[in-house]
Amino acid sequence: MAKRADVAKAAGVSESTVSYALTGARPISKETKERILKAISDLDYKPNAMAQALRSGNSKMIAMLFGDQERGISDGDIEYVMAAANEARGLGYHLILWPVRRRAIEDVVKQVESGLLDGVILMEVALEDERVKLLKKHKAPFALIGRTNDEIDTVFADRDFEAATELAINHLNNLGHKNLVFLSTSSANVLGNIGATVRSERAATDAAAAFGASVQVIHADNTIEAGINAAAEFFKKYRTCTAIVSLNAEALIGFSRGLQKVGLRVPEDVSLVCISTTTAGAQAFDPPLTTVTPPAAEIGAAAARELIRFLQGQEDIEPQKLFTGALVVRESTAQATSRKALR
Amino acid sequence: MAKRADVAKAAGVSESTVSYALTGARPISKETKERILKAISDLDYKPNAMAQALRSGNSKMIAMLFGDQERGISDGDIEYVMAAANEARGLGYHLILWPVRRRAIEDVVKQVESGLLDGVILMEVALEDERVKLLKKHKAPFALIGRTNDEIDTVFADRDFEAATELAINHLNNLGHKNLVFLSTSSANVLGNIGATVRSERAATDAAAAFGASVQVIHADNTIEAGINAAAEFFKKYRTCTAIVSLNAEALIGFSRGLQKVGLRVPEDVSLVCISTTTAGAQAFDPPLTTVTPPAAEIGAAAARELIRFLQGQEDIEPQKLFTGALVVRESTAQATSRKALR
DNA sequence: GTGAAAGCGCTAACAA
DNA sequence: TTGTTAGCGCTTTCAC
Repeated sequence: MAKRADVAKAAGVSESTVSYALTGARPISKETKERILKAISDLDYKPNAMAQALRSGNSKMIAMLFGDQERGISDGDIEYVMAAANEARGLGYHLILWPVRRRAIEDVVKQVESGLLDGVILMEVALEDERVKLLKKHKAPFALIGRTNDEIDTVFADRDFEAATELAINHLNNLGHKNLVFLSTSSANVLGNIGATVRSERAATDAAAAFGASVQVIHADNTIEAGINAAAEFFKKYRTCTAIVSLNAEALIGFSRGLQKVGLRVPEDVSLVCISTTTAGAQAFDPPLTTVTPPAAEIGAAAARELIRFLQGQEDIEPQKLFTGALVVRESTAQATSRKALR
Repeated sequence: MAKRADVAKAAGVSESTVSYALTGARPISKETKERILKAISDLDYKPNAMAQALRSGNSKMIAMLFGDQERGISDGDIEYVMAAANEARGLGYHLILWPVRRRAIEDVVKQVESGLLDGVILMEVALEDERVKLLKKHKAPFALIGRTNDEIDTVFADRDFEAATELAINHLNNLGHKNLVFLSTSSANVLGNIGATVRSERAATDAAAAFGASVQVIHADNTIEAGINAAAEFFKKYRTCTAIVSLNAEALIGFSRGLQKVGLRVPEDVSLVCISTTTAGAQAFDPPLTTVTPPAAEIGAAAARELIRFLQGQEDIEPQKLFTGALVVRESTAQATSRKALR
């Protein structure tokens, strides 16, 4: 590989002049610049990324952290990741995928200190998250997808759960549903309280109250099995409810199957809205699912962008961004009717 | 950050001795070593990754390439990626996610030449793939997930489509199905012929012939819409067929919906097997789908592992590996019956 | 068993 | 407008 010195010699200038011609950090005469550019293309010169990184102290690498054990990676995650990777590339950075158990966050701090990583993006953030505390303590730059309870001084991109939940409940309210069930994640979660669960649950209660409706909460793990059981619980305890808002997609698949078992039809007897599934998942649902789909790509991109801006010391960063996502009405919601009358 | 020189001073040895103590590349007396290790831990010393990369010429980074336009990223992809990332981490390497259009493969070659990347992993490989040719030409180390027609000298991990398809067809044969339809990807694909399509289609024909069964091929894009149309085509042209083997998951969802429209039930009237869907997708299907699920994690891990071994110049690499995946019988397949008799 | 020193390729402070 | 040079932190050859 040709290097700076080769280019300099070929162009008849000094090494530093080549550098300056490349960065534009100081004025270079037109002719000199042209000679340099010609030499570069003649020699097919490519700057050495590692030398630049060593010299500048910036690797231009950021890592996206994934718990590889506690919870499986879900379908929707790829959207966050790809969007972040894309955004990073566009800004001249590289996104490394880092599978790391929660306990092993020290490894990552170490890589930041060793100069391999300029910063990290964290997902699945708990309201009280040890990892965030450790990163702060070690002054490792980071951005969150999600947020902790303590939002001060933190760069994050998250969902506006209040707004998303309200969109769903407003839609149901317009269809005349007054007795709702919110299908939430099991709170006895290994991860501690993930913001999504806590915030959306609270938002559901608030939004319903605002519309003069009632909400019952059912907790279930995000599995088909748990969803089926949740439907049984629903049938036993909350028969008068006519609509479900679900935080989770897998559980809702089970729930729908459970409803079928007890002879309830969607949407004739029960309306279903999901606030966290991919568009593909919604379309594959039977019947196609009314959703407020998380704008995963926007969130992933924002996290990467704001982290990188922060790393570059830019002034105009918007460190804390919330995204709602749009209501898409498909076939799982319908006008509320009296179930008794129908059967 | 403490550096080598600081450690050396604290331990009262030379810088090189610290290096050798760390690598074990030459004998160090026990006492010296202990002093060095103590100094390292006292100073909380972390070797600088970029300096090591510059000096050694290896960045320990590999990139996984993703087309960001032509085809959406599908649910299953995350499994390949995570497995590769995990494997790479375990071997001391880092996996960068690289969204890149097919035409922009030069960018990647450039990054290899600039020392940023030690090698790359390619997905969605076409039988005649320009990218592979370019990488070979520039001597950029790579591994494929999938394979080209020309398998010589290439490191790849791929599916054994012949074996997978045979598992599916054998299962149907055991259930008495003799007239089959193979639901394949549309051959008029922008990407050129992806190996999966060509190989599995051919394998289906061969396997059926071996069992004395017949196979009709229907081509459809991997979308719900296309699947619905495919079901209409099926109903019109291939009514006597009693079982479907599908290459794609999304299309099969549509197909199943299309069957419902014309009054055909799964599995009573038609049996369904899919050879490429995730376990989650299979379980979410209604009825739960009999599958030969691709061992995505094994394939992703193998690609990363063999690439890294190749980079390390190891002798015992297994450059070409095929994985079948296991047949999992769920509820979408049943004994063949005469449909006429049932209706 | 240990040390000195050159140099990987680049950048930026200093000098002209 | 351009050149000289020190040095980022590490590895490894050569020397003792």
